Amino acid sequence: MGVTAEARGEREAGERRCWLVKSEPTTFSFDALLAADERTTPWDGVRNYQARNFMRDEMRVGDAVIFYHSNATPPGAVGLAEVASPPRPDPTQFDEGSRYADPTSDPADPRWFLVDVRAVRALPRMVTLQEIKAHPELNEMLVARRGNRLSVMPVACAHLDVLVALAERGDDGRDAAA
DNA sequence: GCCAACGTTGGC
DNA sequence: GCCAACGTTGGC
Repeated sequence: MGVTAEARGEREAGERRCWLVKSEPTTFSFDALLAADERTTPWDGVRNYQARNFMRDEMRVGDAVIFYHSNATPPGAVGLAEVASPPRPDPTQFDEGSRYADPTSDPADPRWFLVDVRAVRALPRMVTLQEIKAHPELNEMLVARRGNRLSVMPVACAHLDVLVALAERGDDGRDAAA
């Protein structure tokens, strides 16, 4: 027996993992994802090693994703999505015309990776950053931490669940479905 | 528009 | 390996 999968940093079979991705709505909104072909888009252009590592090494097809609008008024979580593909090299790194081109990346050993992200459903209402910060549980979320600039980050699935439940209540605390 | 926080780059 | 300079992110 010996070392567990967890101790090796691997995932138990069936283990649920959750994530948060950020996008500026003026660049690519959740509505744009809902309108996209197959409600899916390659999450390209990520040029941060930590965020890349999450996509390349840890995300799995079917993982739940919170879609967050950054640089918005107000910023906040607006939708649910899922990881829709295994990781693959981000083609924009080799596209000279792309703002994401990276001439130092070797096609035989690509530096940047992406996964496809598919929209699942919009939240019944936005859960704002302000609300996340004010919530006794959600304020532990990385996205609420000062100075955090990761565009792809892990989220405790318990936090995702709380956030969704919050969205399903009105911002007045009432059941939005009632 | 401002500015704090942070990652990257490059000189040494 | 250190660290100052610089560019970017993102809340406000």
